[in-house]
Amino acid sequence: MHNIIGMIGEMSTWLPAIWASDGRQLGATGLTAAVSLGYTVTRNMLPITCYTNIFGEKEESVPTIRDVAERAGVATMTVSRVINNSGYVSDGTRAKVEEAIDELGYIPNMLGPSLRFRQTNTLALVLADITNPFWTIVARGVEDAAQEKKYSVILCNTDENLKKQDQYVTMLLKRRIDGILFVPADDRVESVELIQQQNVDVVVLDRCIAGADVDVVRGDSFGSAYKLTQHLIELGHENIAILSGPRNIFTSTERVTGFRQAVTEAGLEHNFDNVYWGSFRQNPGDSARQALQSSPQYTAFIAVNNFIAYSALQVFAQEGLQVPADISLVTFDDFPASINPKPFLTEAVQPAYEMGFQAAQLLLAHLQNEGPEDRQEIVLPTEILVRESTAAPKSAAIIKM
Amino acid sequence: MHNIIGMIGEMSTWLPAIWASDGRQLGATGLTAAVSLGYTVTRNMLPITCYTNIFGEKEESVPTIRDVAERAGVATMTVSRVINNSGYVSDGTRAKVEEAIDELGYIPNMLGPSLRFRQTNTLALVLADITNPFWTIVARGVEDAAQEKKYSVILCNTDENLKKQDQYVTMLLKRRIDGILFVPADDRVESVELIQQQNVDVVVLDRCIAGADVDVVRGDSFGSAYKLTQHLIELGHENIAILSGPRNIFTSTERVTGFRQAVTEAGLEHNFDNVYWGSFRQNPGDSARQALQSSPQYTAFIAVNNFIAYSALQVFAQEGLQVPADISLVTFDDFPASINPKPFLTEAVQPAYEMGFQAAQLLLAHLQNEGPEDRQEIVLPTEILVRESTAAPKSAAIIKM
DNA sequence: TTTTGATATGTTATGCGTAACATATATGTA
DNA sequence: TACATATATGTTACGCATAACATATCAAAA
Repeated sequence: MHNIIGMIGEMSTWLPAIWASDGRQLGATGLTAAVSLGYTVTRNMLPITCYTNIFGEKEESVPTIRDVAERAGVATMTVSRVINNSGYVSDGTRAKVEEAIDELGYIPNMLGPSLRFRQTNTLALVLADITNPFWTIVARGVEDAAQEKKYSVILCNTDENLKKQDQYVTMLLKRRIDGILFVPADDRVESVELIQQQNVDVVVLDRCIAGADVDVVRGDSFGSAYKLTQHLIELGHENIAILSGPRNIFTSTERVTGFRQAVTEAGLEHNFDNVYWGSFRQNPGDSARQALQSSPQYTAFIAVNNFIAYSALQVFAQEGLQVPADISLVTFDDFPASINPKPFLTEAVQPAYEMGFQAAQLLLAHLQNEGPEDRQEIVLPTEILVRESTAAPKSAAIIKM
Repeated sequence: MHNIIGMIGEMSTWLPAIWASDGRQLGATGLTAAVSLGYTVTRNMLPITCYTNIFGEKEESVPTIRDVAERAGVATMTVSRVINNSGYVSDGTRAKVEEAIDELGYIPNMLGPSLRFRQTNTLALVLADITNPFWTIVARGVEDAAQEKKYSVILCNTDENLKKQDQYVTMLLKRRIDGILFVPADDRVESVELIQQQNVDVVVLDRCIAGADVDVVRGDSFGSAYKLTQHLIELGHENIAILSGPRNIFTSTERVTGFRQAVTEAGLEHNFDNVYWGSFRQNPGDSARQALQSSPQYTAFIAVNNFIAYSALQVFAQEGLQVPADISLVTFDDFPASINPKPFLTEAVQPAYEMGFQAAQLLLAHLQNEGPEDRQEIVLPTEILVRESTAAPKSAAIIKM
């Protein structure tokens, strides 16, 4: 007995509304966000089928340890012993209890002990942009480390938005999660301190917060920017610009510092202020377009993250500029091979998986009072991969002032 | 007072171990996973700095509603009323309570009510591969819908691994999450039934499970495969193969069915069994390589997901085959513009964000007893985007048998 | 003046699993 | 035989916020 569910909507709207046969609308939302993600979707040309069945009735409640105990004819404590393999239980009793558990399909409720013993076995990973594969890989590292210790991970995506970040942190504290892996959306100490005030352990990932007394696991941003710049200088570039991210995010500023150090040491101080601040995600191509108008023209660019690099590539293509023939481009954390089978950009690679894994391990060590007593700032090594996006400048002599 | 922390390890190992000054090792794991993600990382050439500070002492416990009540000189119930804006509270009392809350930095503990009222305000999204941007976008849709209703989302990544999936589901049930958005790793009914037996609401995403009485939100896999095939046929292709995923995953089989329907309708039945089953993620290029050896040679391929398509591209490049000059290639759900600024592949786009958003909305509606009473199978429309990876076959007349 | 309803605050019981303690039997040792 | 130890099971209290109920005051209506 299938009721057909139809579809409405015009080609110009993002997604047609879907409504059930009783006329109730099931929703047609998420428009703006979806469009901003680059999708344009129109009506399907084939008939869309949506059918419905009747719900099965159900009002049974979930069995508790008391139900199991009653059925097995023992005390709840005995059931608890069977479940946790703790204390003494005779074989006969164990069998009875296990049978009762199977029959009832009993699954213990963690909330009881969580409330009682103030431990939820839950971590949170608060990060800025799950859309970026770099963070996805970090998340995988966190997840794996957590699972080893039977912790689970709540993932929170702040969109580099402070308000969203604070909302999430508060939510997490209300849930009494045991620890937070935190990629702060800016360099304020307040957010970290809020967490610490609630006696919740934090490890900051990828970024530093000046003045915060907190563990940090991050990549060597300074060093990798320094080395990337050095690579460009060695190729003969003398007019280099760095397309950076926000001014208040550590990785942005640290990479700028590495760039400046390298140009200064090489006697190319006139590059010191060739810094274009921008966003990691919103219209990251804007600064590339702006930088192209500078005179004398830059022959090489350092893009401070992958999104900025890809936007810059797009801008260069629009302007008819070839990479690396006309312009060299380097970046940080290019997309992984599964997404990007022909790696082209010369890049600095941070150990993303390891960053997540180590940070989670450090956090878990604290939670189990096993970790180092001292505050840690673990700076993970990076590697420079030279690929096809860098070459000697076309006509160094002419462009040089 | 900084203790230097050193690094060990060889160039060939993935990441050097990191150890603290007391000799304890902080971990050097995650090797295999990281390498499989395409990273190769060596030791940094610059000195790595790891420094440590002394922990601040802290053993204060987190304040409870009782502490607030005591400090404000009222009953806990009054504090509760202030927090939840429920019932009557005089302005003076409210001020006193708010002051106490601020002074203590009180954040309510959700675990109490969660236990008492059997509601955690938490959803779980169990999915197969967070590394794939398609799922990342689905997750964003889920997250946004959940946040609107003040639910949070636990993200679980099964790696298309049944054991991991079952572990996660059990963990979630122990936590008494309110509902699960479920991307099953195969087509068994058992996993879904386990959840339903525990009185937890489920919505299955992207895939169908035959025989399961459950809500489903998915894309129109049949239709999009049908249309992609039709597109290739219209271009003149007569030898087409489909590079599919696992045999026991709905999207794989459904897309094969769409392909078969289209070739049959066009009188090209000899293509009916040009189906190469494989994996969505592990060595997805293998079936492309195998398919290339077939005679007569295929002039067009349908890759059933994005990873398979990109691996196929790699194989074609290795074999010196040009796309679309020598071979046409189409896929499903190419990577979004932020990752892939020059979209090249002709593809069927599923509304990923909307899929997540709608599924979460449906689940939340159930949880609030607002949704449709009937079981829903919502099939979202897809769109075909014709781009540069498809063209007429080079020499149809010669290749044709 | 009495009654009614609105306002304001407090008390009690509840959810679930387990640590801590208590009890009881069986087994082993002095 | 007396006492110590191992084994086996049970009882109680606890954590936290809040629904449900109880109580108390005050203003307005009858």
